[in-house]
Amino acid sequence: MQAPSPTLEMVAARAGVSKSTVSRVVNSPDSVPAKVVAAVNAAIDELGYVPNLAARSLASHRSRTIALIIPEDTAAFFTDPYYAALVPAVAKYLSTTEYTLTLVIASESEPDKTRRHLLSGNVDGAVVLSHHASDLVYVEIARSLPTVFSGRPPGSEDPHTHMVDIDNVGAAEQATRYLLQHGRRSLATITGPQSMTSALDRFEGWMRAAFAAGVNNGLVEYADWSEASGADAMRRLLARGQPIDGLFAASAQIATGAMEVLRERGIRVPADIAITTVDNDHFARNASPALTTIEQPVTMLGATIAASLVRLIAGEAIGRLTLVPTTLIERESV
Amino acid sequence: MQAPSPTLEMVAARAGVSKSTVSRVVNSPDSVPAKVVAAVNAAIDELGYVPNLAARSLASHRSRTIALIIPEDTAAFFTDPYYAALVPAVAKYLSTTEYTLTLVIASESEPDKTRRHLLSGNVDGAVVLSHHASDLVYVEIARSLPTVFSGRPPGSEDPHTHMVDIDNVGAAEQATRYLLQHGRRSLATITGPQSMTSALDRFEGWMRAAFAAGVNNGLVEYADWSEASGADAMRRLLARGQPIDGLFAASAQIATGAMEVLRERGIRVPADIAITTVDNDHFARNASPALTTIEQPVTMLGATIAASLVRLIAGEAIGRLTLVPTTLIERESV
DNA sequence: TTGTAAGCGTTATCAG
DNA sequence: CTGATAACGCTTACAA
Repeated sequence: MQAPSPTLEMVAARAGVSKSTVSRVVNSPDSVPAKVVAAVNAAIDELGYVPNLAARSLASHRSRTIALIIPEDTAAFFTDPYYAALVPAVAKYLSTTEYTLTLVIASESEPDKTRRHLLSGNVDGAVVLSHHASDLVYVEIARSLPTVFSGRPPGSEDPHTHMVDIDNVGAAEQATRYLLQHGRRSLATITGPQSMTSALDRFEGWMRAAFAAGVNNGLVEYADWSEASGADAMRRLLARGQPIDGLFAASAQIATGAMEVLRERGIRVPADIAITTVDNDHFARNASPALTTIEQPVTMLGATIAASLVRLIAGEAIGRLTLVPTTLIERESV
Repeated sequence: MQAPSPTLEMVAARAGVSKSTVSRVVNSPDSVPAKVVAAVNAAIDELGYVPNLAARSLASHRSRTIALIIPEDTAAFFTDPYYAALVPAVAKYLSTTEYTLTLVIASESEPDKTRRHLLSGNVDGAVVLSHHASDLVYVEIARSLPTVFSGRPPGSEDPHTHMVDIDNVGAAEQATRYLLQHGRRSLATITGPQSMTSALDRFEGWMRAAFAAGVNNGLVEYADWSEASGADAMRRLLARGQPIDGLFAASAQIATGAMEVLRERGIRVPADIAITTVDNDHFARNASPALTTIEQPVTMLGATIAASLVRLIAGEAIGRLTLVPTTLIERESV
């Protein structure tokens, strides 16, 4: 069966050098004369040598492994197009590095298990993707383990907290201004849960734009990013009886839910209510009318997260907050 | 910062026993008297000892790591609700075991890199999730590494190929019979790519039911599982000019695409054409009318895949093909 | 039932 | 620039 993997020692023998030399050409070829490098590499190829990760980790105290921490409710997590795109983006970037990605499910029930696993040298770094109250655990972990958060977790003031995010305030402001520019004055917004910074920031962006235009009227409702919750929020908004001719929804899923309600009530989009939102995903594209939205460059976000973490592990100083640019995509909902 | 992780040796000292004994209580508590187990565990807790994975792997020749192999086109992969649900299901099951899950992207460009990584003792087993021609590599790898495939890869006759799947033929047959039972006689089908066994099987199920009822008329088109391709296939079907009053679409995404075309043409569902499909996902639920479909128990599939692999690694004999039951969900599309 | 001691395959230190 | 040699932290015969 399994051809017993050749060891570094066998390569050394074959190339007529010592183990140390082979190790050197594998890890820092520059510190060895080109001739030797060539000879050793030849031996490596001939034997099909692959370094044993466990031995490497044990001796070097580096696991070459990065943990991707995802919330316990995995199914819901992957169902969100944003994360469904972000995870592979991180994975893809890492596949070009020496790091391996492991999926670790943050167990709410026994958080200490996760904590220990992460802090015991089994991983070199971590990526934390979703942020709820419980994520305070991770900002604490981040003090001892190189960690990059996607978005700004609550408690992100800690100097060890490194984050990659979009400018949520600016994005929301831009989306809201777009509504204003198209003549809408009675603006409402449905944002995400108040426990999440991105939701708060998008709300703030909406407020800023509204204030600047002098049209803020307190039409705010909260949802949990989902379609269903977006629909509920829209109903509550409508129930207030105030006029609305423009809506900024904090996610395309929310917008989609809201549009269902509008359709039921015979309210036309964009004729009666114009809508802008965030996320250029399946929901934004397939809504009818298709949604004018702020696109988050998910692939770039993922790559940036991964790249930042790799640098952090390498000991480089990286900014605490890296912002990735967004772009407005104009479609038919305004 | 990082409190230096206590070692097995420190635990031994604290508990007043030898390293071997500690190792024994960690790995096979049954082989040690209860009193000793208790004492050692106390020491472990007090010290917050966590075994060093690398050392363990190196000494035991077991990595306690399972690779989840996903196709290179990661974005498309996670976008498919089926895989988006399957991955977390596998992860979740494994989180209850001693195994850790690593994501490995099958690089089409340098397949040997993946191959080597897998075959060099860095992982104890692999889960292969998608099957295209290139997956022949994996049925070969499966000969030396415990591997479980979701679905039946081409080349699955190899005795080392272990698979977990639903009964695609039976499911399609049932879905098609449902159409017949509701009085439809002019049946068409849109199935998946001919390179995938599941698509072939679903087509066969449709054929069997149609033949049994004496109504087969050759109305078959192929799609690639996506909405867009489903729409195209529907157009081709319609272009044939033959009457159609029932359609079995091999996936809810295909069905959704097909329905868009029907809507454009003013063909009513189910009045003019009744539709059944497979997958109880977002697409099936949110189509209007909602789709009557065969549900694949994705969570169970994932758990079964993971459980099978764990047993395979343990050296247990498991059936080459494990079938997981499906259920018909009746909604408004028939 | 328990302890001793020899590895596991690397990296890293330190001479040469 | 290269080669011994000692870790790295654990498992596992083998002895006691």
